[in-house]
Amino acid sequence: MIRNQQEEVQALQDTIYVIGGKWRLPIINSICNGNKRFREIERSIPGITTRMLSRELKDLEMNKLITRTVYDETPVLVEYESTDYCKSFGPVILAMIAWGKEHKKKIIQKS
Amino acid sequence: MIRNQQEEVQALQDTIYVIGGKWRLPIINSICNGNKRFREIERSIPGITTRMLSRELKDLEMNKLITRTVYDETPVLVEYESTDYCKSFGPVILAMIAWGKEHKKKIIQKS
DNA sequence: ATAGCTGGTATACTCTGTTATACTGGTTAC
DNA sequence: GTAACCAGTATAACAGAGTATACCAGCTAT
Repeated sequence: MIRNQQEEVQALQDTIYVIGGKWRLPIINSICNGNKRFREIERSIPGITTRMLSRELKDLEMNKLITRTVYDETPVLVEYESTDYCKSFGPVILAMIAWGKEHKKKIIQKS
Repeated sequence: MIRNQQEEVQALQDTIYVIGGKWRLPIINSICNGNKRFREIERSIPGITTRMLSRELKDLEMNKLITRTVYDETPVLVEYESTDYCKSFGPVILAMIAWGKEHKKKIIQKS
């Protein structure tokens, strides 16, 4: 029981460490939803700046959560895609989207 | 489809706004697990400082996610408890714990 | 030609979450 | 009496996440 709890706090903190911050999950979600192009992802996430997107994409690529492919066509074409590992965040993202929707319902009810 | 996606990004960002940061979810988790006392909660979360715990507890109380009850015994006794609203984070927390455990498995396999 | 798209980078700055350390006042235990 | 527990607060400082704004080269459509 006690041992179990310690293990779970650890797991929780590990997860927060990986997907922490304001933008990681929205970016992962966007790419998992099929957005591949830089500007496409940018437009799909309200409020994000090119700088933050650029930085986070690099980070996610380094951590093997997404792949970046440059097609040497003209004009040059860059595509981001999620790896299988990245897709393992699916349940987390879905749970958070579900919570956010319920939350909004409650806010609306009150007003 | 497109409308749906916009709604979901919004919901996701709303959720991140509420439970964002390094400590909120671990604290909520700890209290939901039955930890009631300040030092008890503190000890249950590796790395947290009294200052951060104090601040986050105040914040969570203001947002009606937890209740703070002072029992005027001697010595004074303070108990934190989660509200029903707080418990609605259950699925999110469970999903994140599950991810963290899987993640650790993979790390161990590789080494 | 000029406005707009693509995929970004550069610079500078803010802000606040987070850490570190110390301290308080009361109670209990040895 | 002194050490340790409780429930925190005070002060200072830092690091880096995040913002704002401008800019670049290359291409396209009008």
